[in-house]
Amino acid sequence: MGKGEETRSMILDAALAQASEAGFESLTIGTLASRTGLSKSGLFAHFGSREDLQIATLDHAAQRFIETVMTPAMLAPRGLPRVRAIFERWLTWTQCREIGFGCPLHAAAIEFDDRPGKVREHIVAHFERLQSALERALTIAIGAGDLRADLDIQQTVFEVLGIIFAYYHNARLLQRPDAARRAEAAFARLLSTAQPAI
Amino acid sequence: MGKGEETRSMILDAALAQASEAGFESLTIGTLASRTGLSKSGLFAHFGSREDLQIATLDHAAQRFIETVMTPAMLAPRGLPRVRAIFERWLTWTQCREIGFGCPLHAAAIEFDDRPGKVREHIVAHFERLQSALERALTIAIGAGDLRADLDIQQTVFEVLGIIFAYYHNARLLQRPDAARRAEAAFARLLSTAQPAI
DNA sequence: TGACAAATAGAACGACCGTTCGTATTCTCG
DNA sequence: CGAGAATACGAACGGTCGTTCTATTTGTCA
Repeated sequence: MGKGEETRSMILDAALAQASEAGFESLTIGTLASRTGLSKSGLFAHFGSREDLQIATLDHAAQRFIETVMTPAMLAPRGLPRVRAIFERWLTWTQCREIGFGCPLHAAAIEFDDRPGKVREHIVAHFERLQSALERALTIAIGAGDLRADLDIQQTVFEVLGIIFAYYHNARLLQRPDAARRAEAAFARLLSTAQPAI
Repeated sequence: MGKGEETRSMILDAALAQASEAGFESLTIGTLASRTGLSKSGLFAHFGSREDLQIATLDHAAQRFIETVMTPAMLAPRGLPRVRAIFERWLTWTQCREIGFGCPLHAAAIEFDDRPGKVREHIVAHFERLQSALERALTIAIGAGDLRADLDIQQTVFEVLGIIFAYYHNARLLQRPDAARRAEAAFARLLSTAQPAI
């Protein structure tokens, strides 16, 4: 890896931390330059524009998500265990970095949900990829007989997302210590109506 | 109502529209001045600072929410109908303004969830007020025999919030036309496990 | 090692930011 | 109507924004 790529990677780590702390809107050239110790123009040269920096940071976050959540979850046995693994890791993946950070992808989704452009497209692509990965895991679980054959997969994905978002809301904004327990209970209830009748 | 209050109210309407469109971070003195046709300094005089403007806009949104969602829902009969009314109105309350606007309170919650300050405190206060109103409606529904006596009220509120957030995500970011139907189905499933055994 | 490319720094730009101040206009009410 | 207060304007402030140049340093490789 040449010097350039190394620096770029270091910048993206700092950018991801910044975006996780205070949102993508706070990701300015100036603050990121002082955070990395580079000059504004030196940093700028690695990206053609602020928008490209935002996109690169977004993709960096998405890749980090895949590494932290999806790839390890795929090591869990096929079927329900894998679905559970995705949920568990998804809930707590932000804690793999410093404490108190939020999910940068969730923050970006709301910041850009009505601002058309390349950034928005990358966010949409990430969530569609993510949701279809969860759909596949659910399909496998149905095939394995762990879940009801007539389960509405997309509906289940919708509800899992809701549990995750409610968890972020209660844990970060409202600082409720029982947020994780509530999320687990909601997920358990979701599975209880998704499992085959005995 | 004096001239001052009238102008201030007009400014807050425009500010709420702006915040709903592009987030509270986009709520700058300059853009709001040109949006209202006032001069920057003329607008600024109505609020002591940008932070006070943000807080006033936030409170304006919260009051609008109460008028649009909670107050009409209280006209529904006590018990399950009232709970349903809150949910239905909450889902679609943003459509009372121009099409495509998001929930400004949800956007604010994520923008400020890790930025301590007065703005954050106002957001927290709104959601706690809101969630406890939903808790009261659920308690009444239990008392009326519409819901199970041993229902975990706070858990139910947690899950309702999740459905709302998932709806916003699917409707606004992913532009899925079935978002409302998914939300209805999730709510129906929630109620089905909350109703008393026959 | 020396030449050439890659990477970084520094200064400057026009634009916009929140904010202040002095002045002019407009409303309110005796 | 006319005095005084309330309201709005215009210009300017220091600061930061993204971006563009030109140097200068640094790394790479024949």
